[in-house]
Amino acid sequence: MVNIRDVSKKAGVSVATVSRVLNNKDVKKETFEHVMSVMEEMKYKPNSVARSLSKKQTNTIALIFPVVSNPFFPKLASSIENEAHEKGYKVILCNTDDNPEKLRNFIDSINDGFADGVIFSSHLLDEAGLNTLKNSGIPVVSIDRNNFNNEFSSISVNNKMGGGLATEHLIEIGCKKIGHLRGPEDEITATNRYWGYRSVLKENGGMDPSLVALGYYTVEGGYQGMKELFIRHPDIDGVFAANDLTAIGAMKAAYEWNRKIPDDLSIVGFDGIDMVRYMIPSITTIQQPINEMGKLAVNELIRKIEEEDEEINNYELDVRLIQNDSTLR
Amino acid sequence: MVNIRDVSKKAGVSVATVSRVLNNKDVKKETFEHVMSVMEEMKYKPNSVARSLSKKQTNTIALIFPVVSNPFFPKLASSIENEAHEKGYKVILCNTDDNPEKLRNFIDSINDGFADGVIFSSHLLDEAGLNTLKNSGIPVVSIDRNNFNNEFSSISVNNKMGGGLATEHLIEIGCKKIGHLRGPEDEITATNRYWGYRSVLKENGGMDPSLVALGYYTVEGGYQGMKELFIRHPDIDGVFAANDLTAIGAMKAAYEWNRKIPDDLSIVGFDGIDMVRYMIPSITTIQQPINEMGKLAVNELIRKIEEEDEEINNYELDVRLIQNDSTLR
DNA sequence: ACATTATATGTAATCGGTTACAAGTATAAT
DNA sequence: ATTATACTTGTAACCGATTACATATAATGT
Repeated sequence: MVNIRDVSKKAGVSVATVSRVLNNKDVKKETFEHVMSVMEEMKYKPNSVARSLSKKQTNTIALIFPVVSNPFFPKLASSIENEAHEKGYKVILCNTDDNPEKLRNFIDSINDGFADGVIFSSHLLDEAGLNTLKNSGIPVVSIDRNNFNNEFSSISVNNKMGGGLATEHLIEIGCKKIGHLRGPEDEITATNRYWGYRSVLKENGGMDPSLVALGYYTVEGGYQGMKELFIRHPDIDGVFAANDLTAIGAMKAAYEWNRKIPDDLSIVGFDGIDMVRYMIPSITTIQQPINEMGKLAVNELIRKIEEEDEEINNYELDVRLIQNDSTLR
Repeated sequence: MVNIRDVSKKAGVSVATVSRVLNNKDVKKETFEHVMSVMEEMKYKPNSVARSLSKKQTNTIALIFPVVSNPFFPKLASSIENEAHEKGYKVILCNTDDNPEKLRNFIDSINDGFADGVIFSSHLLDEAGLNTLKNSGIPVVSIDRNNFNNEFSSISVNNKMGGGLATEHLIEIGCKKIGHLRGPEDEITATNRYWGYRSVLKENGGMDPSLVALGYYTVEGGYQGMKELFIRHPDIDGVFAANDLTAIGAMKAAYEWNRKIPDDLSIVGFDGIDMVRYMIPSITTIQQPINEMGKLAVNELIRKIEEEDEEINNYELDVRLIQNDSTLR
């Protein structure tokens, strides 16, 4: 592979000048063009590793994400990767599904200098992991997950509002007994969605803890949780599932129990993954602005990297209800 | 950040010795332990960029993938990332959905030295892109996509066999008129799946070109294609969809046309994405061994990188039929 | 014409590691 | 005791860029 010295020799200038051409610094126009043509001719590509070493910047973002279990995450990852590429950054992936040890490994190596910053979302990240990240000294943005101690910038959505929207919608279309399939108890997003549901039902005098079952943010969990709700409340006629996968599980349960959707049971999910449109009937959902979230995360991170800005910002984006057939009465 | 010289000073040895400790070369046991403890104490982490520069190895794989449109790809990406991590490699993502220019950009920068090898699957990669890859001189493995000229190692599945299995299954359960929703005409996987279908139907005397419609590997395509088939053949009672998304689209069409699945219309998909289990009824599919494919791709690539082995291997894995409710007669 | 300033380029140190080679020390062999 | 051999360690060049500083040249002012 041809390097900067080869170019400098052939062009009859110093390596510094070649470097200046590469970085658009002050060089005489003729020199610039001459060096450029030599680079062209020799098919020279500056080595990005060497560049990173001297600049102490890799233009790389590490993305710590649960990637497969829920299609929401690949979509978010994709929007992050797109925006990063747009801004000249590469993205290194660490998908953490169910593998805390792998995650620990990755986190431990994060301040090797290979990444300029981190975007993370894994709920697998425990206190120790968070501390390692914090102490690494590299900029971090958390996404889809609040951080109580305000240690990182964060991008999240108004989960409580979403839970409220979903529940209000179910009330509006005439549901009398509305259940909730909540996400994991240790996830703040799940808790907020639950609080949105809860506060709306309280206002309307219909809150009852037995109307809430765990759906664990999974299809299987939603299926099991919905069956529990059917047993506890045979007359349940609406359910707010904490995410779309859970809603799909609830649909499967409803089908087994011979409840017609939306007439016997209306369902609202959360996230806005493609799948909700493919189900029959299609599922009403609370849509998260995935693209905006990804862009915001990347730009906030890059701001921190390039401006060496320690300021912590917490963005909370709004969600909106997408009505589909599962609540069409 | 503490570097190797800081450690060498504090430990009272040369940087070479510290480096030897890092690389498990010959050092006296006591020295080894002493240096190790100093590194521990100073919380020293070797800088991976510097390391990459001198070793001329980044331990990084570039992954060129369509990542979001079809859940099959995130899953495959995930299995690749897992195996790579297992082997001490990082994965840089380039998702190409509908963005040929981005892809070109990425390809052009691939021999900057930031990646040791490439795994790619995008059908967006045109002749020019393939050439750039080929000329880059870095090891490449193609996945889920044959390469006629045998320029890269490849991992694929026996698509023709899959198409055959699907079609035979439909015949076995008693379908009399079996259609096919094929993938894009320029994709070799789609063509092979079609040939599997075609050869089985020919053997059974039931092949008729009008039984084939384009499904484009998408939900919408499957939906439109299925409607075409209903119009052309009102008595169609079985369909092999070239992938699971297409099968889902076909299901939606069947629902609109009031055909009961599986009794009026039996459906078989291809890929084995989670979604097929969530649909009601669940969809019979030809499952690809995603994990094996990912592992194989990574290991083949690493072999090429580390052994500087130019040998080209083409692996073709078997698929298997997973029977679900959409063909349960 | 000469001093001053701006512009363009080169020299060499640097980023943080690895490693070929040299040199020193300990152990075995004669 | 002396030489050969194995084992450890250090010195310094190197990977391929960037950049502070020095220097040379051109442009401007008086």
